[in-house]
Amino acid sequence: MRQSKLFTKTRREAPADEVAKNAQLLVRAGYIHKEMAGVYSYLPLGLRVLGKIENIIRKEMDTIGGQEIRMATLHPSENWKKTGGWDGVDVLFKIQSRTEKEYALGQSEEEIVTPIAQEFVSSYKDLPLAIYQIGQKYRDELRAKSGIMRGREFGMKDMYSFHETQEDFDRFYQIVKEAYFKIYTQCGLNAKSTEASGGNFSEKISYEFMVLTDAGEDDIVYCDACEFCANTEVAKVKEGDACPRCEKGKVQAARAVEAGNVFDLGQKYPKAFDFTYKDKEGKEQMPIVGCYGLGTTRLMGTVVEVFGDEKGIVWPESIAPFAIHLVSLGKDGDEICKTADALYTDLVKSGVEVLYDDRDARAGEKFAESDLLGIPKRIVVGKEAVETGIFEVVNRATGIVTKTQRAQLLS
RNA sequence: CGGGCCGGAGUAUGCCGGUAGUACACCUGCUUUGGGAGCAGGCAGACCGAGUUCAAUUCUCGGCGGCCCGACCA
Repeated sequence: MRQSKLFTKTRREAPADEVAKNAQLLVRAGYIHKEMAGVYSYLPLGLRVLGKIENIIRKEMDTIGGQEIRMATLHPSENWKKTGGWDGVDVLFKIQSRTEKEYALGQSEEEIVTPIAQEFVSSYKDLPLAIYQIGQKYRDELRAKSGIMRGREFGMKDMYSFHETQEDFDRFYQIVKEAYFKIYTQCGLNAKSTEASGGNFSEKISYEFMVLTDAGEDDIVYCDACEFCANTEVAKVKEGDACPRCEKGKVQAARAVEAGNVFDLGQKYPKAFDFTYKDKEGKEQMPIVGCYGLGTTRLMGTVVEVFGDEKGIVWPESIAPFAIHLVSLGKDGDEICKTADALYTDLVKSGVEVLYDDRDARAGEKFAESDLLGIPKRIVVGKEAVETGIFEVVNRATGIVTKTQRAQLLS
């Protein structure tokens, strides 16, 4: 896309009402627009990143057999009253119509997905089943904070699985866990899975996926030798202790962002909706239900927090809004412009996602903006490129410049 | 929800009980063109309400909004 047509602009200064690095950089670069505390709109560049993240998640969920649907976010209050969530979930947004009919805004979708599964599942042959969606969530947080890390409206992938037995849920949980790690890895993040309390949501243990960063709001301990990792809420060891699992490693402490979670919901929801199926003996049984959350917008914020530097955002290639930032230093249709135009056309033909800075602006301004936007590779078209056919390619993360022949850029 | 700080051009800020200043952005013109250019001209602003005062953007109170700490967190 031509940057001259991109309606968003970058800002030189960080907004005064944002302290969080993710919000400062994303707002400055024009990826998001703040509507109010904890609520942001996603602009063209931001939406492209979010879409990339969603597609990575979608592919992994599809691979493990998840079936994507789109559930309503405006929920009938009756469903929430059936499960006790209407009065029991404090973050639930409740709204009222003109005729005083009550609704809830989806903060999680068990109340919706359970009746949907119930409509179609009547036999053990229909299980196991995993249903997911990617969409908006609404939570009445007492305090929204940290930019897009903790909002009142945010994007989330939520999957729900239905099983005949606890063993089958445990089996599937391991599969989801592997898929989650693949997702984080593709986004360039190192995640650990922990055991944490299930809050008031579930009596059973839950699992959290944590990405280590000082921007996080959770404290965790982990072993430097094995996979042991736990939230300090439930951990019985402290930093410096011997690892309780392998007894060889030492326990480390760190701040982390919760980048996903899993809850073993047992039969709470099937009980609330009287959801049964027939087993092999023809007996009525209730399925075991698991839910798996993964915040898409929070993941985007986490990446900005982890990789962003003093110049701006640094996207991993996998979720960058564009693969290449083509920066022309020409003006008014001169030779540099013609060279850049031709390269842009050929790159697009080759299927490369290019943001083409075709604006008539000074080099310094263009480079500063390019750094802020964080696109992984920048191709600079200046006099040298016109005269020699050799282009300067700058790696945003490392700053390393490589001189590249035109033909190689297209391969 | 408890505590703290804050609220002014599009953005970011300085000063101030009396004419609201600056930078950037934006518009016009000229110059400039490899790290957020220069000159000249122009457009554009005090969250809402009450109180104190001759006079309030400034002080006081309330509301609304924002951020931070804490609590909370499917």
